[in-house]
Amino acid sequence: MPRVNKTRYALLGLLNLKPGSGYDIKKTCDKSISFFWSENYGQIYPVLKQLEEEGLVCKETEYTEGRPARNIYFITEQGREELNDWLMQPVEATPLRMELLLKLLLSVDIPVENTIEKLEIKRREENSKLEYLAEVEERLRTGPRDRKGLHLWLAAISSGQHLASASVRWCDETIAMLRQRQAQQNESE
Amino acid sequence: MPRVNKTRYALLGLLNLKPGSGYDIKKTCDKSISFFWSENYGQIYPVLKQLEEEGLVCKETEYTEGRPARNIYFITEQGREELNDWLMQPVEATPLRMELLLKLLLSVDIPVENTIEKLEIKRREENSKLEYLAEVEERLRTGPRDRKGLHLWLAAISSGQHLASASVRWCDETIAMLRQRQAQQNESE
DNA sequence: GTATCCATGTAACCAGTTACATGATTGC
DNA sequence: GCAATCATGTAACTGGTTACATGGATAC
Repeated sequence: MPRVNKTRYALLGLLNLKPGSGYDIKKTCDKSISFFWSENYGQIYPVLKQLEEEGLVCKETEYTEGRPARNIYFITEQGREELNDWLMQPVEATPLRMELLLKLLLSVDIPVENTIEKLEIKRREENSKLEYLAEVEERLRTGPRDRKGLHLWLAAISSGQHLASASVRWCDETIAMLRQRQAQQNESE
Repeated sequence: MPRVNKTRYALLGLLNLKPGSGYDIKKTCDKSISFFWSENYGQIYPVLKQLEEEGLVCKETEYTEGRPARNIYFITEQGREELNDWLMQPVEATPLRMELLLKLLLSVDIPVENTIEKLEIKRREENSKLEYLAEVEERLRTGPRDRKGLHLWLAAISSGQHLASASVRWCDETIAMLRQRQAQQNESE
């Protein structure tokens, strides 16, 4: 079975939550769901066009003076059907590729300091992610109370928090382990 | 900057740990590092060939009677240099795409049971991963004591364990949350 | 007999990334 | 003046996946 084009469904799904332009979608990806999903313009605009041709979304051009025209996309009934079909299907297994772990494992001949630095960078990144997640959570909790699907947003954020915290803990442990080995090696010299 | 071909370095790095055939590399990927890295034949054989042409690895064909011939690859000095250059470089940021979280977030019009089922599958998968990690760990700990880089293997495994445990905890919490909402909705009917 | 393991490869495809192009408006 | 934001797109590229092809050996 060929792999399905996830971008199609991501766009369809985001438009189902709220109509908007390609630019809006990109913003949502970057600002609210970047901790688990990303899209880029090179994919967004062509796919939007394709979805329109297939009748899964429709377009309305909005003109506001002193601004570039915006193409606002709305999901159609047909689009909603295809989206829900996909949503009901089991999650496809996707091959994992964690470059940090690969590098760590292969670093038998690399100075420990270099490896430790990578772990410290990772640690900082995951901490930034936690801050960012706290912001998104705050924005959601103080926003419109009755927002449909709020609990789903919070569940997704919680996943990010669990994973990022686990990463930070692992970084700490691993850095400590490497430093200890380093100290022991200096001793035995 | 164009993205670098990670497969090149993964193969180079695995051959640096131990010479072997394309088949061997695939086995190592599937049996020992599948929790954070994967490769497939469609990429392994062509890249191996390319690495050989570039002089980063060299080949020796092994004939054993009653068996297909094996092409054993060895990393060269030049290959080791290129590998270490890459290893010293910072980890490249790669865009995240977690289909489960995307589906979860977009499932505003999907029956809760369906979502819960996905979470239960995820939970089972992560538990299997934990079992698998325990096996790999056991295999390593009871293997040759002085194995170079053993601590790096254990660190990588530990990462997998931290992340998988965090996932399981999140699944439990999220399933509980969804069930509770379901109960409340039934009540108010 | 039949499934699994051993072993190597090629061809077709495409999803996703990067780089490029354009240009107005707003805030510092 | 300069950077950032708003806004839409195209072209080139390629890494990675899937499917296909082949065939002997071994274990049940």
